Amino acid sequence: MVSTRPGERVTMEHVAARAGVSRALVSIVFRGVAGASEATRERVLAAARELDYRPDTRASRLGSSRTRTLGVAFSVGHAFHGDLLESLYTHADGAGYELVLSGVTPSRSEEAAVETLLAERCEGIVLLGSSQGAGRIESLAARVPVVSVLRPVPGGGVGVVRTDDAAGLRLSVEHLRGLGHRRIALLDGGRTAGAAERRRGYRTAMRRSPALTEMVLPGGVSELEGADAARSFLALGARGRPTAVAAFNDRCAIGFVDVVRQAGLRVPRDVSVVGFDDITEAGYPHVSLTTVHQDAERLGSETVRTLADRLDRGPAGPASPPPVVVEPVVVEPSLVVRASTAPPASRGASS
Amino acid sequence: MVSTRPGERVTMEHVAARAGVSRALVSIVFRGVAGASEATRERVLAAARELDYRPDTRASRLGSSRTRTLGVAFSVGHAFHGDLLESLYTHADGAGYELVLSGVTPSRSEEAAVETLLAERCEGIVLLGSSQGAGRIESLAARVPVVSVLRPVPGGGVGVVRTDDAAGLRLSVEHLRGLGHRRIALLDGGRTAGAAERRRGYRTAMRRSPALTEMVLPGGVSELEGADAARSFLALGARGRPTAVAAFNDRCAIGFVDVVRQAGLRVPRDVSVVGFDDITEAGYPHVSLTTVHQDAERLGSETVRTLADRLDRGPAGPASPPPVVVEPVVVEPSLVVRASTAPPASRGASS
DNA sequence: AGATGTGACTAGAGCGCTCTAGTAGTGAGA
DNA sequence: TCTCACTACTAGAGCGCTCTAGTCACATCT
Repeated sequence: MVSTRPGERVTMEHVAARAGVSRALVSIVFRGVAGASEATRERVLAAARELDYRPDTRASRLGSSRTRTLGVAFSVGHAFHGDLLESLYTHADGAGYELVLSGVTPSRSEEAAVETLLAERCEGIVLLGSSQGAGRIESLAARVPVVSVLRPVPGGGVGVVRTDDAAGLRLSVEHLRGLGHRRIALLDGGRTAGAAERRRGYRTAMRRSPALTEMVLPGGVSELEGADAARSFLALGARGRPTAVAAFNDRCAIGFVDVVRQAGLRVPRDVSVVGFDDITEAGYPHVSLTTVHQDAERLGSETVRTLADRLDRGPAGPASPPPVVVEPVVVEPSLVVRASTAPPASRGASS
Repeated sequence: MVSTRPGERVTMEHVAARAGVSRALVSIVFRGVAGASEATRERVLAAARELDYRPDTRASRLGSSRTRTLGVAFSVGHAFHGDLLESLYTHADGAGYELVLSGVTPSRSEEAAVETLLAERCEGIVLLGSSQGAGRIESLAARVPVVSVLRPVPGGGVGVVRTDDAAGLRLSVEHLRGLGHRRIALLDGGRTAGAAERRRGYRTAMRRSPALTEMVLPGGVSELEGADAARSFLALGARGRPTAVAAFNDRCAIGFVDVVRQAGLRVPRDVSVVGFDDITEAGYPHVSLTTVHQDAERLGSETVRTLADRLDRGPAGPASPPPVVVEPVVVEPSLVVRASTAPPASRGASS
């Protein structure tokens, strides 16, 4: 007889005893596989409910050959990573996987985060906006399937799911050109993931039309760098300034707009600004930033699909798997037009 | 003989064989406990390194009577939760615990998040800014030690670690009164965790001095609500407006400032604004928001201390533990004075 | 010499599940 | 009546660790 004194942990054994069946049957019921009659199934679930039993995930993962978990290394407090996680949770669930999160903070490196995911024996690993060197990511990918989200890794050994950054900036530039702008500056993102691609997209779009004048303002990832860039923009003087700015991301754009407005200029009358990402804030009425929308939902679903395809296919057994080359998945961005862009004011005209 | 063909998972057994010792000894070395000579310890670690072995956390937690894990339910993408997580990671590590994260998203409820933490058999649970009813939190706390961070839960059954919200708003009001303001409005937080306390602090501080005029602007948690509040503020007309605003939080304050500036008013000349939280953005030069600093570092350390004290004390055995009543831990906030506050302009004077 | 420690190490029984192989029991087909 | 297939269920051997209860060799004290 199995006792169930309060305070003692309740296991499958207890549920089995209470329902009058074997442990194995309880396992069958909780895994939701065939092999139990409807009546028994309900009797087991009732017993479990009465005992407030829930299966121990540590034990079930240990017992089974598959852990069916995907590890995610993400930056805590990063708004867009939050959007991605939401999507990852949904689609992992749909594909029958669980997510194990590992946070990256200023004092907890991405390497450390990945280390705990490996120790949990996650079957696949998702890196959100990784800042590790390509070499490190590749050697990780040699051990376990990896998808790098937002951050391209060349070579094909690493799964990549990202937005078409270059296309995004082309959208920005074309929108501004369509409004009549000629002097369009890039508010650059420096060395951040995706920044090089966006720079390339900007250049390509600008060179398509000989009437356009290129100009790059050093920027960065946050409002802070956007604000700094605004100060150099202002220092150019009214005649030297571009009439429009295509920013590396929304936060940077928002910082830029803030400072420019504080200096007495008006957006979009005096300068048009386009962001990138479409973070929640960009849609607030008082911000109303025209921006390039990154599809977090889609990025998440493609990430899970890539990993699940690979994991569910191969037996993943001792037979050395063929050197898999994964095609990068590129998600098309779209332009969301709001109130931060307008045709350029004719020089000298006011109001 | 234990083979180590590539592709096969490497276990303690393999490391033991390679180092020429027993499994138990490898376990001793990896747990860092006494019982192995220095020479053997190094031999084992070398063998592990060569095999790229890392202990399986699922198995070690299963094998040991303690899991030494703390579960954290947090909102993904929430900046201040990010700061708290950073601190929690650091202090949990220091106390010998590991963190298991479970994200709350619009489509993944806090209840679901907690459910997975229980299934992982976390020894203690941390809720960041919980939005569950007090009843649910209490019944959870009856099962496992719980600390609710930022969100007070009366009764003493649930551990609470929070900022002294009332004191924070008193700091705001006193700072503004000291600058000479008399008409000080509260930019309210509605039903959010902590909002009621802050409202109370505001009222207390205002009533201390008969010269002060109370005024409450309905607000909320984000820039959006701050912006809305700014519009009702502007609608009051120049003579009816308060000269200063104490906001429920920084994001709300930032939205307020944005709209007020776009309407042509100047901050702090026309209206002083104080925030709450001291999020990173508040410190950016172009924002430079005077605010009440919440000590994320301290909130995190107290949370871990509360839980670790309780877990490391009791044998947690079948002997029913005494009904523990936990004193709430209240962390004092501090005022950070920046450039969004100044003495009120004398009516009618323009600078 | 014998008793007594002590440090280094091992055997082996769990931990709470999963999952393969196998045992009833039932009804249908020959 | 005897297969045969099929459903409902169980026994029991893992999964990769932890941890108690040892064993063994060697030094220390009387």
